[in-house]
Amino acid sequence: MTNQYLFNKIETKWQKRWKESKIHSPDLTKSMKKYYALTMWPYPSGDKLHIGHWYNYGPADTYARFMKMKGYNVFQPQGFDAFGLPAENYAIHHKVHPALSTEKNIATMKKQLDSIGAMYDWQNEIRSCAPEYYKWTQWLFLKLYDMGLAYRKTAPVNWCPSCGTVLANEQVKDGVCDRCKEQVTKKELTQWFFKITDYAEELLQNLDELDWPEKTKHMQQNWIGKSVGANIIFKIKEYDDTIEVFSTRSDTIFGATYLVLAPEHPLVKNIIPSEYKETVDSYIAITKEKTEIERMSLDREKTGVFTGVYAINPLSKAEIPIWVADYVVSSYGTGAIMAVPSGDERDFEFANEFGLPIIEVVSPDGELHGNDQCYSDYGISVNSGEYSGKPTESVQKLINAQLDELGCGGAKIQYKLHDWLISRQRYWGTPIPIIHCPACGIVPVEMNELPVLLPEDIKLSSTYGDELSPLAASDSYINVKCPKCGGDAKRDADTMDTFVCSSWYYLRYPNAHYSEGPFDPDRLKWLPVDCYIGGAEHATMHLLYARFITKALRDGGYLNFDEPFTKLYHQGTITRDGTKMSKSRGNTVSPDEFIENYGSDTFRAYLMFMGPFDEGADWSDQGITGIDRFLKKVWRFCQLPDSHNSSSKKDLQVLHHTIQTVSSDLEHMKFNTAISRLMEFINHFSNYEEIESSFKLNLIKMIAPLTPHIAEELWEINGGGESVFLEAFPEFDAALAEEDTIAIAVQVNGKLRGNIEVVKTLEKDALLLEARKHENVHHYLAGKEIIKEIVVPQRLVNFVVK
RNA sequence: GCCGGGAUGGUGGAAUUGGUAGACACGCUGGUCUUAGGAACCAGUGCCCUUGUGGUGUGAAGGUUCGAGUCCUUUUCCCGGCACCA
Repeated sequence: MTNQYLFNKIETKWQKRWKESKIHSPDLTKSMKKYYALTMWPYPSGDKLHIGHWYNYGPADTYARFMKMKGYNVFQPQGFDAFGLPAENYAIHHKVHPALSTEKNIATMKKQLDSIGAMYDWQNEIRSCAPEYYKWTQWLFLKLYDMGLAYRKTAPVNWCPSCGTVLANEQVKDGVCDRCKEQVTKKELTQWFFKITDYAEELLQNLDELDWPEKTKHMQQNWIGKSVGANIIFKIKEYDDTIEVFSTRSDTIFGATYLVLAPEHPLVKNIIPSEYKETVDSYIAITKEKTEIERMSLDREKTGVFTGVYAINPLSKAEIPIWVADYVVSSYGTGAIMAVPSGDERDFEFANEFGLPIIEVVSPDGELHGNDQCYSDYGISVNSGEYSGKPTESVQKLINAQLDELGCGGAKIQYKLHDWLISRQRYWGTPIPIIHCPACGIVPVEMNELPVLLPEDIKLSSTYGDELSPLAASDSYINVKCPKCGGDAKRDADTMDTFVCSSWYYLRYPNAHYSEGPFDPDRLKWLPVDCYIGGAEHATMHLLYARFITKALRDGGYLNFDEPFTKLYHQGTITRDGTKMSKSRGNTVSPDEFIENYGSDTFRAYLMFMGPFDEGADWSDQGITGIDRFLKKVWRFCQLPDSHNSSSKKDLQVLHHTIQTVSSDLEHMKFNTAISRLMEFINHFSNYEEIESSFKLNLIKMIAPLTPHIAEELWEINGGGESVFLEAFPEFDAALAEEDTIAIAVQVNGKLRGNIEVVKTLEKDALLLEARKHENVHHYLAGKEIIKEIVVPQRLVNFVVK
């Protein structure tokens, strides 16, 4: 054999050819049989491509290439989520301007992305930090502002001291910053929000129709957190103020024996009588010092103090004490509850702790059971005035109606979802296109003035750590004339959360350099994205934001579809020794070393072979030799001299069966088993010295999506055309794929006692006869009475004997 | 605490959805070729034993069935998400 598999030479050769021939740039003016395959864009923070990138992009490309060979017009773009904190921190650390370090990092990353051998259409590359892109992110902001979906409010927000910026709810996990793991504190700030809550119901409803992992849908469902109940307004005795609470169990209102306000509730400041002030203030001071973690820990005892004030139950007119306790959180509902100790475990515990009254209002059977236990299910109302004796579900409806009539509340739906806080007190992001004028207030920048460019004269890191944004320090940037009155005004000093950049980027790819608008209306026929692949960690962030922005733009008249990503897939995680790879653990695996030794085809195929794509697998250094051997066998097989004898029936059967299983596996992204099937194929022919040419060509087409470089080279060597990716994926012939004879298992009492080889068409009776003839089976049947004979066509025979 | 997902050889993982458990690989053992091999090829490899087409075996214990990795009940552990959500 003269011809050796020199992966290095082959891979550079084909990467160059693909680039030159622009084979990966489809004609986007035509959308017949379009297939928009997208992966989540990478974040050029300064690291090399790590194994996680490869595990996302390699298999995703295999799928895209498979779809192309299935006859689709595939568009697979790539770009860079280049704005953001890590990029800015990287720049500060290396003492360069983020624009420069980002550009350098992107250049490195692009080279590495090329080594994957993916069919990226670099003609339509996007960088979120490019003015030609962020101009339209600003456009998006202004459109949302026009639609009343972007607004400013003062609220206690999450502040990360280490990042020096506020964070959205979604970016705080267990009380710490999702990025840097620093404790997040609360700050009262005036910030921009996007009104995602307007879409809570639709975001929830549409989940049903999406071809997404159930897990992800569940997470979004929980995050949106819909609960159906009622709001109830309590008057405060001797005050004009009222307290509004939300309850899912308004039917238990007669059992409300006290109200609880969260320590952060605004009324706490106003209504406390002087003799109670000291106690309440010191309690609030203590709770403030507790961290989120401490407040969330479950086993801790309930604490609280009485305010000295009473509220009046709108239905029973009972006077009930108002307490302050930190088991009520300010961020949900109204930050206040009516406590019904007989029907809620938490209230029950609190009432017992502080000797508050308990009134039984729900009974499972209509009888009274006393107050020494809590019953939280539905049942029959008791001790509830005119409602007593009725089923609680109907009581709830009646009470909601009555509350409404009395002007004291009524039926209400409450969501956990909060509006999206998008202001960031950092430099490296899209400037918010708003001017604050002392005379005119908030004035949006005119559309034709966009983009509002990021200033370059910035002293980075100088102002970080307090709430003043770096942009505020740039005089040339911050000081402007008001577009309305011409007077002195200031620009908004904040930039937008990077998730705003990624909430719409998929709309721009089909015409990435379009200058007339954010997206070419004509190219929208490429939308929505047919298949989106990326990490599951974005379930309640990016993936929720993108859905919201799509719906908002639809309502603005810019889009005619409801959902951005028709089908979603998450790659799993590659672990090392059972744990996540991380630099701090020192258990990372660098792809480069393996690509150098084995080539990128081998590397990406190995990643796919390790385990199911959505589950990931544990990395092993030596496992890759299996793929290495396989590709060498493929290479050798494709160098075999052509045979001119017609192939055996068995060979044809193996070929067609392989086509059948590999097609179906690739279709379902079961890359690991697809590779196994191809290994079986190659093993079948391991000792052949010549082979009919069509076998080679079919094999090459089948491995092409998985290992594109070697496939192209072998295709060329075997006299194929310009590129194997212009070919169709092989079709199988069902008749040829089946074997004539099959092995039937013969069991006696469910235990395997033999195998028989029979023709497929054999009738049941003949089959039983054959089975009985089997020597070992015969032995087990001897002297026994056959009670039952079970025949599973083409599988097994089971004799039940006594 | 609640909601998801999972547990199969020494290792990664297969299993037509109730029908021969362990495909395909890695590793290991033995062999062939070789000056050599971290190359290639061949054979073997769940466990146990009395080596028989013997017993046993899919986290554990029960159950349904002719037949269970797959269905049901109980239970242990692991991973992900949410968490005093009223």
